[in-house]
Amino acid sequence: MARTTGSDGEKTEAAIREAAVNLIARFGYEAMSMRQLAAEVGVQAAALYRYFPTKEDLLFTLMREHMQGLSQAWEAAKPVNASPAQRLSAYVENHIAFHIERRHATHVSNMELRSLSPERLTQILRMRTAYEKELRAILRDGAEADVFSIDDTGLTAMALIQMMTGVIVWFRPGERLSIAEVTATYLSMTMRLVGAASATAPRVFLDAQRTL
Amino acid sequence: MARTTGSDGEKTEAAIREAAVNLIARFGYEAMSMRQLAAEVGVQAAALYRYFPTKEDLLFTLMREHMQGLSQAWEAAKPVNASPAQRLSAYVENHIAFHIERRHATHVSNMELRSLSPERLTQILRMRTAYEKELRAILRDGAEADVFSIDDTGLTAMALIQMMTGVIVWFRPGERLSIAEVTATYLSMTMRLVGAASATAPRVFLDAQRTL
DNA sequence: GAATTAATTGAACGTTCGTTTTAATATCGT
DNA sequence: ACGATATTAAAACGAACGTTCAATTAATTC
Repeated sequence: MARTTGSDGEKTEAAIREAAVNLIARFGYEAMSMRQLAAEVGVQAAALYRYFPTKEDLLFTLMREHMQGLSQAWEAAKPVNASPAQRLSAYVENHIAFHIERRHATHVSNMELRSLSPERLTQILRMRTAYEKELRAILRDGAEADVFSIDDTGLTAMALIQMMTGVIVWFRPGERLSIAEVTATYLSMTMRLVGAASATAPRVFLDAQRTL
Repeated sequence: MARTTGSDGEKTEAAIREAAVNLIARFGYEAMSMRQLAAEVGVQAAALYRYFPTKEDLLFTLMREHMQGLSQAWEAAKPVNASPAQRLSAYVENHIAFHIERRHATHVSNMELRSLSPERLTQILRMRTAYEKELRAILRDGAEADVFSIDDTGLTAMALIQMMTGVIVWFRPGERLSIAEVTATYLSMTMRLVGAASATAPRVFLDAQRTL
């Protein structure tokens, strides 16, 4: 046999990407074989090489487009002429929404970095650093304006990102909490963590109420 | 050839464990071959099978003992008859110290869970859940005693653990910050995040000072 | 409807994998 | 000194790996 009826290059490539993200997220890049991926797509292994010259090219493509998507999502959500607290809120909301929506792709981008060649690893890390730099800038602005109280900007940024990205480890859609509830809780935790005035004030206010 | 001069089973096993942790942390479990591990130890691949019947047995042993070590460290550090804030401080300090000290083993235990058989995965996850339960209990006690203000105990526990464990991703000994500095910063971030009175009070105090 | 292009198959390549087997040598108890 | 045992080497196993190639058929173009 050869070409199958109804076969379409674009559809096949999209199917390969989707299946690859799911399989790599579930089993890991090294553990996923090209034959397993082909079976998931419903195609022979050799057909994969029409779209991706090597297995690593496939991984790199998935990662690069995921990082580009994250950057673009933030550029679209990023508020202009806003206070540090508003910008931080937007960053947290965008980050959590994006990562929950693309849990599997995030898993791949975070866990399989070591399977990239040095040059490609550098390229992905550069994109990640640029994205994290945005958060550090927000924290720095807030600290300089005295609306945040932060010990160490770089360390706080890393802690926040680890905390937020961590939702993909345990969050499952349709369980106890909705995305909105999770986001709201993480937002208030973030604001308290950076010592934002809008977060500590209500707490003091509530304490005062409670002691009355 | 066969047995080499100076060969000693206990030393060889210890060398295998150490080399395995380092190689798996660096390249991943699937990517590390038994021949590569044997070369690192300075032994033939077949010799490994005297100590670990399969590759997965080796992984499982490393993980199980890491989790046991974490539980034991906490049992030793756990304060008795202490306030929720003190207990939380002890938990954070122990967690960070343990994870920085055993970065590679933590990496293995966190990243290679999917390479375990279902039964063994369950076993490791059970140990992890038991450890995390300790944190949830502290948060609950603090919330009930009104010394913490927490929206969701389970969610806050997950956020804190992700945040704290995240240090192993970027922390390198001997760089900008010492372990003590990192721990102190994470401690203050934790206290603010849970709305501990001892953390918010100084901040309000500092604000008052600054506006004078 | 013939010629060309696009898409896929099926078989095969050499390599590496985890693991097993057999044999040889060092160490230890007696 | 010697037999028992622990420890390793060396070679080999079948299976699976990523990848290549020629053949074949569907879709498109002229």
